[in-house]
Formats: sequence, C-alpha cells, structure tokens
Amino acid sequence: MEKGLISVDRWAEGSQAYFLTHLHADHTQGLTSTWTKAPIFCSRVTAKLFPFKFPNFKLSLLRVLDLGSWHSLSLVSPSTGSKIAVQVMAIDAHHCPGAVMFLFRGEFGCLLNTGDFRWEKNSERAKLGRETLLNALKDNAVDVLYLDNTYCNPSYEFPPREVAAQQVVDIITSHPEHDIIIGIDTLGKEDLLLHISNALNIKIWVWPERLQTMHLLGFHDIFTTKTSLTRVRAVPRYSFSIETLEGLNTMRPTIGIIPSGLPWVVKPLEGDDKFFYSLLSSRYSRSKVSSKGGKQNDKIKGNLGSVKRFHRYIYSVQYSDHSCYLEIEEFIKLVQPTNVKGIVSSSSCYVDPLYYFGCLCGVNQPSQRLHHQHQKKEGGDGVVPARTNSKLGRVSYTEVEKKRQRVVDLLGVHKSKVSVLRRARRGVKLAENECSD
DNA sequence: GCGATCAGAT
DNA sequence: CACATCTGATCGC
Repeated sequence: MEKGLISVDRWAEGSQAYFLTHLHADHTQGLTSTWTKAPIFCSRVTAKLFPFKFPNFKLSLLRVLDLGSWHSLSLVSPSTGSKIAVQVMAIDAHHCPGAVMFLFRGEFGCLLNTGDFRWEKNSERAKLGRETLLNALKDNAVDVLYLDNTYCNPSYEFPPREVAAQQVVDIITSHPEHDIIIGIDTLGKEDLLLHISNALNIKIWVWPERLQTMHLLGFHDIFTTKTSLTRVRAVPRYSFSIETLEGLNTMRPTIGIIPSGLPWVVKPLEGDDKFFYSLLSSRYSRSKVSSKGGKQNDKIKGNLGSVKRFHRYIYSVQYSDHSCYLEIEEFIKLVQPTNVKGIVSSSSCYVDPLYYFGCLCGVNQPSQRLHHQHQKKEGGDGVVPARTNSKLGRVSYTEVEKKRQRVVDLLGVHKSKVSVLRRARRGVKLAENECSD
C-alpha cells in the first residue's frame, strides 16, 4: 500500500482517512476544531467526548467504529487512481475511556496499531479483548505491529490496576483523619476513582471540567464539585506538587497519592535536606527507599509492597494505563507480528521493541538475522533507520524486506513536519551535550 | 491582538 | 529518562 492513505493519531496533510485512538493530548496535537481535511474514525465513547475537547468541530466528519467488527472503506490510490479497499476493526485498548487499537487489512497486508494500551491478563474485560483479537487474527497474520512501547524495558514492572487500586484504598483507610488528593489527567483513571468510591462508600471531588467529562461518561452520582461532601479529591496532576501538599497541610492534614507506572522523580530543593530520595529509575524502586521513618514507611500494611512514600505527604502507587514489560511481551507472543515498531517517539528514551522482542517476530528469526545484518553493512535500501539507546550503550535496528518496507511507511509513522524538525533540533542538542556516543 | 507553536516545568 | 498536561514566551499574520 502506498503512502498517504491513512494516518493514525497523526494530523498532517495528505491522508484520505484519519484514525484517532483516544483523546489524550499527545495523540491529538495538530488536530483542531477547524479540521476539514478528511473524515476521522474513532470509537463511540471518543466521539461522545470529542465535542468537549474540540468545540465547534464539524461533527459530520466524525465516523464511529463499533468495537469488534470489520468496517470497509474505499480509498483511491493517489498514483494510479485505482480503488483500494481497506477494512478496519476497532478493538478495546483498555487504556482510557474510548481508547481503541486499530486493525487494518487490505491488499497491502495486515497492520495493527495499538495506540496506547494496557494488556492485563486476568480481568474479565481483558479476556474479552483477547478473544476479540484472536478471532480477528484467525485469518490474518499481522505484518506490522505499531506498538505502545512506553514501558518497553524489563525494569518496568507493576501490578494489575485492580491491585494498585486496592493499594490506594488501603492508604486512604490508614489515614482516617486526613484529606486525600489524587493527581489525575483530563481523561483516564476513572476506574480507580470508582473503586475508591465503592470501597469506601464516598463521593469523589473533581474539578468542574472533569465533572462534565464524568457526566458524559455516564457517571452521575459518584463525583461532586462540592468540597464539603468528601475528603477525597482528584486534582489535575499538573497542580500536584510538594509545594501544594505543604500548603494544604498548613490548613488540614492532607496526603497526596500519585498513581503512575512511572517512579516519581523528586528533585532535591536547595537548602532542604530533610527527606528526599530520587527514584530515578524503577530499578531502584524495588530495593531501598527510606526516609527518616525507615522501613515501616516502605511497607505500610501487608500488600503495599510497591507503594512508595517518598515524602511525608506523598505516596506513589503504580497504577498504570500502559502495559508493563511482561504484558507487552505477552501481547507480542499472542499477535506474532512479522515486524514491530514503537509508536512512542520521544527522542532520547525510545526503545526499539525489536531490541527485546525481535526474537518473537517473523522477520527476525535467528536464521534470517545474521543474513540481514550482513546486508545492512552493504547499505541495502530495505534498512529502517536505526535508533540508538545510548543509555544501554547499544544500537538496535530493524531490517525488513523491501516488500515489508512499503507497509512500514504506511501507518502511524509519518510525523508532521513540525515534529520532525523539533526532534531534529533536539537531536542536535543531544549531540552537542552528549557527544560521547 | 490572536491563534498557533515551542520550551520548560510539573 | 517519561506519563500527559499546563504555563508562558515567541512567531506569524
């Protein structure tokens, strides 16, 4: 399939159909209320939330895809003018409300773009998703998997969300006299808040725009904007800081909980050496974290093993809407793609999924790998540009046959000119600062 | 002055 | 480091 037919979460000129996996800002940059380029395909829940984020958007351009069934669209080859039939299926991505993966098939082959996704093994919802995917893949081998590689490193381990949610509840119940604030984004982590509300039989405070979102999602009696009704408040994550907590504690005893798969980084403040540990990597988070309170802070009561209290007022709980490393591995084993490409493209921390999972993919069977590496040295045009993981001091790269290359260029990979330029600029900076590599 | 874009911070 | 998002500065009209 040629370039310029389809874009997933990319909004540059030149495609005939655009696909939106979910409504987080990093997947909609470039998309505006004045959009007229072409139809946008998304899930029903995303379509419902869409006008709230993009007021005055011309809604006739939105196309809802129901989950789990094939939809056909007919595109036109820009070069030959001939019709190209494309089928697409949206599959629950278990990320935030409305988030889906897109599975495409056509004469070009079969492509799967996960968007952002979480692939938990045991929840009922996850089992359903697994069945849907297996059924869809029954007759199709995935040529290229575009993968949410956010946590594509074995050091990223965290429990299922159900477990993490209970940890949050346990923290709250162990602070019966405290106000609680929880840092969240504009979308996502609703299940966590529902779990808290159910377990403790309380309402949860949210800020007014967030309440509107909750209402659009169909939650009507659980959330409130009246501070007096509850001691648990979900606040915007960007407003959540040590200073915020220090300030709140001058009024009432308050603790903060930050739910994230990432270890939370605290930078020491000048002249304040009371307590601060930098959790620079989850590698450390499993071993030692201690404040003046010592180990009792580390494990509060029984099941709170991965909960970190890294400040007297702040707890970090590993509640993540992205897949951990082992879940990514499970997913790749299930899909068995010929090739994998990461969709998280932030400059310096990109990990090529093939670095860890190449051996699970058709194109990198050991027997072929050596052959391809030899070819690479000769500079064949089937080479995908290499990415470096300088932290590991290793270079990872992918090799595909020419036939595959055309598919690679198709989906989810063409970036806007701006982002290319920006990345190039950052690349220059990096090169200046860390030229040792 | 306004919207779009970018750097920087949380 | 990054998650996803905000603020404030700058750019182009």
